Amino acid sequence: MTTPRGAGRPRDPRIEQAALDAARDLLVEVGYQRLTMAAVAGRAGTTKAALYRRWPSLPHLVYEAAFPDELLKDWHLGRELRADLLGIVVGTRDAFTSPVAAAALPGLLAEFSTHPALHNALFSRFAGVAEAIDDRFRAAAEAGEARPTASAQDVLNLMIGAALIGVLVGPETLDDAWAGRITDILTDGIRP
Amino acid sequence: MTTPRGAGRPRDPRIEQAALDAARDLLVEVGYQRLTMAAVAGRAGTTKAALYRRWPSLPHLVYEAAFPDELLKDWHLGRELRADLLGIVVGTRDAFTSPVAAAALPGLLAEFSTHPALHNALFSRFAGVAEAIDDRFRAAAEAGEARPTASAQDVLNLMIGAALIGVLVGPETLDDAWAGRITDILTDGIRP
DNA sequence: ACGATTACGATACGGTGGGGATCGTATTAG
DNA sequence: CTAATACGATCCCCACCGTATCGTAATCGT
Repeated sequence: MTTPRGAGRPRDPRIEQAALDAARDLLVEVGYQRLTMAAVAGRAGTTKAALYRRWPSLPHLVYEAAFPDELLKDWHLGRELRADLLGIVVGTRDAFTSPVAAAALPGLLAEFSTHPALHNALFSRFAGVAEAIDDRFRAAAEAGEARPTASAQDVLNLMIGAALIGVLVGPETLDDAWAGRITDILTDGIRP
Repeated sequence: MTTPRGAGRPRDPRIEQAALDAARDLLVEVGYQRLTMAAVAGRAGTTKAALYRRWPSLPHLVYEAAFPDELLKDWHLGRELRADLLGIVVGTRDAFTSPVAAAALPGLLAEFSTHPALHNALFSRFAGVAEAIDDRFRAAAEAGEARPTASAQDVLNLMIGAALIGVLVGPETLDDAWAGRITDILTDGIRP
């Protein structure tokens, strides 16, 4: 899928990187709405044809530019429930409030309706997270820190949703105090 | 603003209604992305010019079609905190999961970046709601049912965000059990 | 060394849609 | 009767997407 095959001229790897960089720059400069394939190609020093050879459409390119694989990096679950939740809240906030992600998110969400593949790509990342949190909740339930019915999916949706609304309303509201308040509500909200 | 003035041929009021109805129909049938001004005009039995006379752009028309003023209708705050929160959760869910709203929401959110007026229009509706809930929280705090720092804005953002994510992931997950679980978390989350 | 295959830049094209303009006609206030 | 505005119909301009073409360049298998 990533490597085409053995014959023919190989793709110039610098083009892929230049295109992603150009997309990130333009996202911040002009926003998602005014982002065009030709503009990305122009800034990347190549042409549309080379981009369509790599991504099926502009939203796919933007998705890869705004949400690279390393974004949801390793975070560690520990022994204190509130600290674990705070870490996830802060991580989600940081991922959503980066200039590139904040510029790309609303537009990408709109494309999800017509590009199910993108939809799945973004949400499947949180699937593993949900599983880990579910395990953590089970442990917390045994320790008497959480009710047994606590659902990682519900908590995740609340958390991601609040961060998303925050980005739409104004990213400046998503400071550390915000993360603390949200974490407080969620932590107490799943107590037995 | 709504009434033009005294001179000249008055606008045909049936056109405004027909356009909103046509936009609602087309939103459900083809989705936001494939919705065009010409298609709305065609189905409404008029032309683009008549529509641009009434709305400055397609997103404005869609916004008015998907979120009419009566949508956030009167709900009543009572004496039981959880019941009040459940009412707001259910009301928000119902507003977001209507076929028209679910089809329009993602696209509209994307336009908010470029149309601040739309942005303010939607969120200003919740401003009054936030105020009412803040009063309710203060009363709950005095009754010992809520911590004094409970913020209506935080709770609203969590709630709206969760409903929004639900619409994006799959509206079928937003059943009454979902509303109950979310309400449980929020209710316990603001307890003293 | 050589043909097959694929990528490259440059350029062009068809199709679609937004937003506005024009024109002749219709409807209202004063 | 006149000024002002709305109407349907039509036309244009412009931007963009997605694809195609063409000559050239790079890399494979043999």
